[in-house]
Order: sequence, then C-alpha cells, then structure tokens
Amino acid sequence: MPRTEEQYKEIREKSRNLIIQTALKLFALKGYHGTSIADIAKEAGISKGLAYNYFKSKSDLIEVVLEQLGVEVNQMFAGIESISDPYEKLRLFIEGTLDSIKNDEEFWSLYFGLSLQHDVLEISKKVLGNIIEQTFGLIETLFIEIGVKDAKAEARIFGAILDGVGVHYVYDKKNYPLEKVKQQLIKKYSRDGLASLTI
Amino acid sequence: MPRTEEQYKEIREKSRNLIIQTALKLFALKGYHGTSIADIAKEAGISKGLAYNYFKSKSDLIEVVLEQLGVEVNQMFAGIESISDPYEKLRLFIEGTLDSIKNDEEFWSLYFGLSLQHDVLEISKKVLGNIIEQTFGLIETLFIEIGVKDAKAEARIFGAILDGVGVHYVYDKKNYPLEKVKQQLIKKYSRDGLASLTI
Amino acid sequence: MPRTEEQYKEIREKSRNLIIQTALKLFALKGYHGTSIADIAKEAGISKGLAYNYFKSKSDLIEVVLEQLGVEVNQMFAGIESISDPYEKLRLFIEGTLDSIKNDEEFWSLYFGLSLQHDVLEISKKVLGNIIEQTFGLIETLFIEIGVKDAKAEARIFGAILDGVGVHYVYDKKNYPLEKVKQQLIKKYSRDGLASLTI
Amino acid sequence: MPRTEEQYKEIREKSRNLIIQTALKLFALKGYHGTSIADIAKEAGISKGLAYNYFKSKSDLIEVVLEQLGVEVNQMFAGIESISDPYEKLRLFIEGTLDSIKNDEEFWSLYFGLSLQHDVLEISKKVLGNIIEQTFGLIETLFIEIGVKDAKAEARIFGAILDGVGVHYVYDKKNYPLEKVKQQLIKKYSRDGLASLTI
DNA sequence: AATGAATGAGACTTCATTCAT
DNA sequence: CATGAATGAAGTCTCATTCAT
Repeated sequence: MPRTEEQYKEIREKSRNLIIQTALKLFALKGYHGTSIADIAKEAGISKGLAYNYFKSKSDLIEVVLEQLGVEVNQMFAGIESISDPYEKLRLFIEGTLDSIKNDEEFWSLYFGLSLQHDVLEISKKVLGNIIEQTFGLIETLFIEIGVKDAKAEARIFGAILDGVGVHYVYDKKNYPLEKVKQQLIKKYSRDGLASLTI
Repeated sequence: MPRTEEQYKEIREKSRNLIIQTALKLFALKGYHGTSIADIAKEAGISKGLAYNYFKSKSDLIEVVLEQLGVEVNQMFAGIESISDPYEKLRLFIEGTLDSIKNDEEFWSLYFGLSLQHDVLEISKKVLGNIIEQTFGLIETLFIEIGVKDAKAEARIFGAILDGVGVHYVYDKKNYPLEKVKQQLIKKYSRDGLASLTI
Repeated sequence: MPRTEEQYKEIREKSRNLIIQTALKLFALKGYHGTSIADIAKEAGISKGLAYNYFKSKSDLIEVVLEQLGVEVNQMFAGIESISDPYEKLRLFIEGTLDSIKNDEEFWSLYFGLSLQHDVLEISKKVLGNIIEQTFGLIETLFIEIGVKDAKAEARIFGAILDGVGVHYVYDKKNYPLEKVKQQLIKKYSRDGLASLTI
Repeated sequence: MPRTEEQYKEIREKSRNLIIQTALKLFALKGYHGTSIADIAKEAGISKGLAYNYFKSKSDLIEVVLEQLGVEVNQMFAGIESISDPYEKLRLFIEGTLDSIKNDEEFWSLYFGLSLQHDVLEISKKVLGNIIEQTFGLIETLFIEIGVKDAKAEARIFGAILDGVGVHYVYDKKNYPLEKVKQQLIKKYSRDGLASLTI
C-alpha cells in the first residue's frame, strides 16, 4: 500500500529535522571541518545518501543549521518584547543571555565557535545578518527610550559585551566568573547605573 | 666549502619568516582549513617540502603563527605599562585596541577569526592562554587602583567589550561605527564615567 | 530502493577479496614498500578511495593479507593431522611443504620475502606467531612420539630446515636442487634415518 | 696549508667507513626503508651531502653495506679452513655460526632481515651470491670427504638449517632454545651422527 | 524515500637527491 | 672535502559527492 502524500511529508519533515539537529550537535562538538557527512549520517542513524536527498551539499546543511540557530536566538528574546519598562527589558536581556550561555553551553559553543569559523562566516552573515541587525536595532531603541546619548554606539557596546562574554565563556568555561559578571552587568545597566549616561 | 654558521642561520631565519608571514596572511584571508600548505608554498614562492623543513606539520605552523600573534599583541600594550595614571591607561588601552583593529584589519581578522576556529581553539588556548590571562590581570589591577568594586568582574566586562567590538567589526567592517564606539567607550571609562562604580 | 542486506554483503565480499588477492600478488611481486595503494587500486581496477573503504590503512591491509597467508598455511597441513603413523606424518610434512614451495612459488615468495621485511615483521609476528608456534608444537609432539631425545630442539631443527630450504629456494629458484633435497630429507626423517637419534 | 694527498685519502677512508658502519647499524635496526639518508647522516654526525659524496645513491650504499657483510661472514669462516678433520670443521662451523648469531645479534638481524627485504634482494644476490655459493661448495666438499652420499643435497640441508635457525632466532630471540639446538646439531653432525648417511 | 558502494580530487607529509657556497 | 637549504615526485589518506538499485 503506497503511503499518502501526507505521510510522505511527515516522514520528510522528521528526517530533515533529525539531520539538522544531529548536524547542529556535531558541528558544535567538533567544528564544521571536523564533522563529516558520514559522521552526521552515522550519528543520525541514516545513510549518507539520504542526507544528500535533503541537502544539496554540506555547505547547504550548515546554512540551514545556522538559520535554525537564528530562529532559536530569536525565540529566546521574543518574550522580552512584551515588557514595557526599558530597564526591566535590559535586565531580562542580560539575564536571559547569560543564563542561556550557562545552560545551553553546547548551543552557544556552536554559535560563537561556528559562526566565526572562516568558511562559515559568509554563510553566517547571510543567514544571521538580519537577525543580528534587528537585535541591535531593538537595543538601540531601548537606549533611545531611556534617553542615553548616542544610543547607537551604546547599543553596539551592549551587544559587544554580551557577545564578548559569550566568547570568553566558551573559551574557558571552567574559570569564567559568569555569575559575578552578570550581577555587575545588571547593576551597570540599571536605572542608577545608566544615570550618568542619560541626558 | 660550506657557508658559515652565520650565513645558514640568516637563510633559515629569512625563509622561516617568509613562511610564517605568508601563512599568517593566508590563514587570515581564507581560514585555517581553507589554506593548504601548497597554497602557502606557492604564495611564498617556495616548495611544499621546504615548509616541512621548517615546520613539523601544518598544526605546528599555525601554532607558531598564533605565537607570533601573541607577541604582537603584547608589544601593542607594552607602551601602556609606563603610564602611571590608571584612567589614562584605560584610555590608551581602548584607543590602542580600537585603532589597531581599524588599521591592522588583517591581523585582527586572523586573531578573532582564527583563534576561535574549532580546531585551532586548543592550540590557541595553549599558546595565547597565558597572554590573555595576564592581560585580564593587568586590567583588574587597574580597576582595583581606581577603586572599582568587584574589579574582577569589571575587568572581564572591559575585556568582553574590546573583544566583542573586535568580533563585530571583523564581522561587518563596512557598517561598523567604530569611531563613535571608541568615543563612547573613552567617555564610559573616564574618571567621570566610572564615578558611579567607585566606592 | 536500496539493495538488500544480502546484495550489499555480496558486493562487499567480492570487492574485499579482489583487493586482498591483488595486494597479495603485488606485495609478493614487488614487496611491501615497492607496492603503493595506487598500484593495487590500478591493478584491481578500482579507485584508491575504495581500498580505504575496506581497509583502514596500508598496514591494515598487509595484516589481513598475512592472516590470509596463515589460513592457507594451516589448510595445507590440515590433512596431515589425520594420519596416525608419525613417520608418515613427517614424510607428508616434508613432501607437502617442498611440493608447495615448488608449485606455489608466488605464495612462498610472499611468505618468506614479505614476513621477514622489517616493517612487516611485527605485524607478521602478531598475525602468524600463533600458527608458527602451534606448528612447532605439533612437530615436537611427533618427535616425542617417535622417541627422539630432546624433541624440542629436534623440532626446531626440522622447522629450520623447511624454512631454510624455502628461503634458499626463493633466493635462487633456478639453480636450487629442490627434488634432491626433498629425497634426502625424506630419507633423513624416515624410520631408518632417525634410528640413531631415538632411545 | 693544503693537506697532502695522503691525508685526504685517510680522511676519505675514515668518513666512508663511518657512513658504512652507521648505515649498517641503522639498516639493521630499522630496516632499509625505515632508515633515511638523513637518519644516517645525523647518527654519523655528518651532512646529508657528504653521504652523497661517497655513495651515488641510497641503493649504492646498501650494496656496499651488504658487501661489508659478506666480508665479515667470510672472515668468520676463514679460520675453519686450516682445520684438517672434516668432522671438526663441521663442528666449528655450527658452533661458529650459532655463537655468532647469539653474540652479534645486530649483525645477523641485518643479514637475515635485510638481505631478504624485497628491494634489497636483487642487490643482495649480486653482492652475496658468490660468497654463499662458495660456502655451499665448501660444505659440499666436506661432506664428500666424509663420504656422505648425495653430498650436494646434504650441503643444502646443512646450510638450510643454519640459515633457518638464524631466521627463527631473529624472529623470536627471547624464546629460542639456541643452546639446545646447538648441542643437538653438533651431535647430529658428529662422526656418530652422520654414520648412517655415509657409505 | 533510502542505501551504501564507489569515485576522484585534493590534502598532508616524507625523503632521495641536487647544488650553491 | 663539507654543508644543509631547497626541490619535487610520490605516497598515504580523507571526504564530499554521485549513482545504481
């Protein structure tokens, strides 16, 4: 009995996701070059051929993986939008990012370790560029709302801190004083901490 | 009649440097994996074999290149040590780093793009770990001198900013408001800017 | 639709054997170092890559080839076990070995020429050591049964003769008086010939 | 002051011997392929270039090394010639060879391990063929003198034993019962032992 | 939709040999 | 006589990708 159109679609969706998730995991663990299609296929329990059934090439696969990454980053900050107090928003942003860095180590390891890999960079820009730009815009708006002078630069600095902390944490997880840094940042970006920067 | 010890040493020095410089350039341009020994040899105008006369393996070569990088980073900050005023030191640190990021794009592209590449990471830690740790210590001392509470976390944040800015700049050179960010950072880490953090 | 498990197994079996047989032939002909994987692939009419699909490395391949050799040596002597008269056994041993040396020149050329090659020696010991040890034990038992004093040493000498003859024959096939040596050995290890050694 | 012709010759002789001895040692230790000219030069404390000053190629070097080996083998048996009793000669032959195998392990390791290496085989035949042939002739004469029937075959067997024992000993030095084998052989080739073979 | 055998380009690496000094 | 920097061919091995079934 042939499968229905519906069933095929479901199977495709499932296999595709399996491949993406497996790739994400292995890329994070062993890097883009350190991971072969054979590795991914084996780990996912499928054949190499099947991977090529869903993705044109390895570079196509990483593109999709990065997209997925972007989606997840977006979701992470989705909840913050609804908060109205900008200071509270900043605090949630900091807490959200740093807690996530701590809890989803693997994910961020991928994000920082992968998206900066040279061969991945161009793809990364293409896929994540928009999301990153948007996020910077969001933060800029926040600083404008708060009344910070030169909100654009301030937003860049804010972003630099979070990414810088992420990079440093991934670089040396064991010794990084993540909690202290978090508290310090929350203080820094509280109403009092920002007072001197506002008009 | 063989060349003198001196002559041989000179030849070796020259070839070795040529290889290192060429490798540095190509690694920065095309990444570690994207650059083959053949590429380096061709660009340097030597044979593949000669590269192996000077470096045991490709990974040995990258190690030396990273070391070289560390040396240059160190030199960059060497001049700052002699300044006595800690605020001035911070300013010079910021200016030094950001100006260098702008002027030695290729160098920083390598520093950020390369040392975070997955396979290079371990080597990078081994070679640059000390220098980085030292630099963090130096900054911490600075903040202690200034009287900042929780100087350790503050030093981390400071470092995160500089590296974050570097990463962002390398990620998208054309649109990055480097000058603005520099001014804002100088203000932030001036005596007035830090007032609220000190005891 | 993929091939069945069965079909795949068959294909694999066939390719694997093709590679082993080709390797055996070329190793015997040109030595281990004198034979490249490319040579084997070309002779077998397959790609270099495929050889690595079946064997982890060249040294893995030689190991399997030597194993194969061991199996064949074993089979050669399998028939002798069933004979009950120890003198008859010795005769068959001598005849079997020397006839085989004459008829399967290529095989023995490999056995003597290959297993003594320096780099192959360790692998050879690992793979063939047991079989050789067993065979010596078997011969020793034979001499004990016959009543030879110091059967251990006698077994060693017997083995040395056969291997020595093999080495010499391979060394200079054209001039070696194999038939004469065979007759002389049969006489030497007949009941009469051994009389002076028995108690 | 330029050196005299005499001095030059002396230097040449010394360097040449140094290279040969070093090559002999390393070839024995690591095999022909496992030893590079660079290895030899380093071990001998000379430059690669110098090695090529004395030997046209690596294969030329091995040829000379094998020749040297032949000379030493010849010397080993030189003393035996003067003995008049053929039985005594045989005994000295056996003792001489087996003691030497034990004492000059390295040398025989080279002799058996090297001269049978595939690439070396042809050279070995060319260089050692004569000596080996001569030695077989000598032994044959001995057996004729003693009155052994089919002395040619018997000589071959005698040679096979000594070489076979050598090969086996080199193959597994630790466990080989060399002393026992020696005693057994001496007995075997004594007047009594050979009685049954003589007319 | 799924398989895995097969390919082939290209990477790293070694090393005998040459040659300018 | 002596040096060692330099070459280049050749070898081992990996892996993205294809394709017959």
